[in-house]
Amino acid sequence: MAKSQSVSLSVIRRLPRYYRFLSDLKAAGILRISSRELSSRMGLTASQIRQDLNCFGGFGQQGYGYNVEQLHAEIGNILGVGKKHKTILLGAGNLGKAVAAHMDFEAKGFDLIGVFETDKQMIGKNLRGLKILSSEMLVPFCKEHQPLVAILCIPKDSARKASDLLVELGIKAFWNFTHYDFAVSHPGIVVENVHLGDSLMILSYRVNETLEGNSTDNKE
Amino acid sequence: MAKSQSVSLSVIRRLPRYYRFLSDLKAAGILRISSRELSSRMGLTASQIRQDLNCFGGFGQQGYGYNVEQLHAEIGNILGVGKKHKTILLGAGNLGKAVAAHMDFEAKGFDLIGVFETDKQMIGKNLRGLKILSSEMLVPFCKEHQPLVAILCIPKDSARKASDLLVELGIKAFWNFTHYDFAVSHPGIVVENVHLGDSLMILSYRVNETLEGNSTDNKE
DNA sequence: TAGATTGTTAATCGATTAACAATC
DNA sequence: TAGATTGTTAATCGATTAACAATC
Repeated sequence: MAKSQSVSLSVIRRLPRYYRFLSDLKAAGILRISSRELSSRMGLTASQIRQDLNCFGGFGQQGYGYNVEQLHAEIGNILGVGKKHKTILLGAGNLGKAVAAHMDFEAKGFDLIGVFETDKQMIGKNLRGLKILSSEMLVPFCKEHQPLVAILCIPKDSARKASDLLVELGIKAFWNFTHYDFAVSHPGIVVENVHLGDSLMILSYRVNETLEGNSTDNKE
Repeated sequence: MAKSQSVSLSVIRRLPRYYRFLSDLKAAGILRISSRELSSRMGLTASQIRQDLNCFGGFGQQGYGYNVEQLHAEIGNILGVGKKHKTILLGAGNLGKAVAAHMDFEAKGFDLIGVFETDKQMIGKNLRGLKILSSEMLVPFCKEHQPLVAILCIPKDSARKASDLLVELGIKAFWNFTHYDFAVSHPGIVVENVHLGDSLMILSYRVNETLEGNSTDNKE
């Protein structure tokens, strides 16, 4: 099971996009695809696609290309879409609510089992079939259910305080929507950041660059 | 005003994080900082910080370091936080509502002037001080107000259809929360993608990798 | 002035692209 | 078999790190 060598994050970050394109191809009834054809659809080089896939094994066949359904399944497997990691959400404000209601956790390897909020107004309300719990229930809940993943949709300072506690309680991974910066503080813990504000500022820079006319192309 | 040479996207993507750290330093009353000190706080190399900043000019002073307030202002300026680009939001579902309510557009160079939704239930309701408009109003609204940026929080197929129309109407940049893939289709248009689903799948991969024990460290 | 720290050039490292032999 | 397309090695390109002279 152990991969011979750790695959670079650059490659990993492209996998979900491959997975989406293959879903679409599958839905369109396309059975096979060459790296060349896929590359032109995705705006990548065929070389890169073959390099990326060969980090995980030879899924293609010379002279034929890749079987769409099989490759889709393989990448899903690599990404762990079949897992059911117990997950809790901290914060049922605008963002927390949207994430909980919007995201297909089951299709991505997660199982949302608890939502916690400090605002008394929200406690007891229903979110995605879960009763929102008081954050006072966090410790007993984690001791009982042993969640592995925590989604942070709380203010920065709360995140700072909560993170150490959560790690003590056995949380191994964070989906972090806050501005709290884990950076160096928790080795061995996985942190995937979603910094919406940063993303918007990057857009700002790029718009301005384009408007000023000294743009080259639109890269992404 | 024109930069001598286009700055790489890798550098641009780090700027908002510098900006946040400098905000914090400023708030903490710290007046000056060396690249070495900043690097240890941010988990980068001092070399990288100096390289990054020197893409835009020499903001530091030999023997002293960087003036926190000045550098903060410079980076804010580079990112265009003082701009007020007219922006519209398509989709006032869970995600659209959360983004509209949550994001500090004014602090990031944008001015949200219109929200559009197809669901009759939502039309007329208030969101961030704006009355939600029927998507039938999109064309006349754009003709009158000439927005520059569109935020897409609508289904994939709607995004595909809307994007061409929006470009025709003069939209030059998209903040894209959908799975619609602009990739090659609209040259000269800026697209900043926020793929929450992809981010969650990357977390999935990394959790599994860590749990299987063949992890190295937590990189990010 | 001496010490500190930048700005910048050179060296290294990693990621992407190109090329081609292997093979279906 | 001949044609197509992979898997994989080699070449290129870009980004990061190291080093150090310039200078406050």
